[in-house]
Amino acid sequence: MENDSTAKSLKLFIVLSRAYKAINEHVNKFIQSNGLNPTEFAVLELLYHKGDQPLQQIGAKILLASGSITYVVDKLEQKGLLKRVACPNDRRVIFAQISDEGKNLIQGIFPEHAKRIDELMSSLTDSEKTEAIELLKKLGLPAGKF
Amino acid sequence: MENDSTAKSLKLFIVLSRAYKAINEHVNKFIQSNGLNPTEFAVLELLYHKGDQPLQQIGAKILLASGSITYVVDKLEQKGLLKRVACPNDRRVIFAQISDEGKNLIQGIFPEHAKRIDELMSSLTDSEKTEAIELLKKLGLPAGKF
DNA sequence: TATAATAATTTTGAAATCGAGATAAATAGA
DNA sequence: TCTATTTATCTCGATTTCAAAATTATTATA
Repeated sequence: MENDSTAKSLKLFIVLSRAYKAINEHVNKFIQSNGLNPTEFAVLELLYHKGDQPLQQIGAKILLASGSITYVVDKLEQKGLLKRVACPNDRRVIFAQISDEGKNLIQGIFPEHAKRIDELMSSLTDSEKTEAIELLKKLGLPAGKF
Repeated sequence: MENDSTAKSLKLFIVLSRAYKAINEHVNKFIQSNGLNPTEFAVLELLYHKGDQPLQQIGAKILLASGSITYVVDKLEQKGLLKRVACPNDRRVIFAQISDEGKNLIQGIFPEHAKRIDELMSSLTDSEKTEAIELLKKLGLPAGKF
């Protein structure tokens, strides 16, 4: 039998999972209604907001295995939403670069995406959101335990 | 350009996603080191803690499509960790019932699982966990917006 | 400069998931 | 009672993901 601290941590794990899944379910449906899957959207959004990225970095940032990056970048390239650009300094490296078409797509989707997330978060007041952000930030960087 | 409220909600969405993924990454590794994938573990744990469940209910509770339930229950049945039991009242319904072997497995894994989650949550104090639970509870039940 | 170690990407095969349709059983309504 | 609708499970094909191995390029070191 676990002690109180453990029981509380388990409870937190459960509500964290539920909250994440509840929000994500809606977010993903919206993304898919725009012809992208969540991974494709994550890649495009990263390129749109953070500029060209080596494939490797994309994998690191959105937590995707190298083989999966190849797959999703292929898909997006086939759709004309990004292109591969060779790195001039290091011939092992390939950058992904969002295309004009990709930019237009993200520009078209993102405002509504953001608005929906805001509505999905509307059960919290502004200051509760601030609290939640601070608490979740601490949880986001555990690592190095196992 | 989004307003402040939207920006804060987006920020919350990002830290929520990061926290969830950071915790889950470790939890899933531990589960997999015990020969189960996360979905299999979720099904077994549900049966262990909540008793026999119609396949339908399993799908509803762990958010899995009907075809996927058939697949994962097949896997667990093949491993001898659960069995299918016909419902006497309604011949459409099949219950999944954890086996003794399945119970032993969960009993063997769960305490360490709980302990690791507790350690992964150790960046929060006890009262911060309580706060986080209250805030995340509210986020977990949005629904009915889209 | 060779050689070995490291790094980035792609290939391959298997596993997990979904959605749509098929099947079988139960329920509601005429 | 018959028929239509709903419900539960399964089947099937396609998509997405991973992990391990292969390929190619770079860097470190002897």
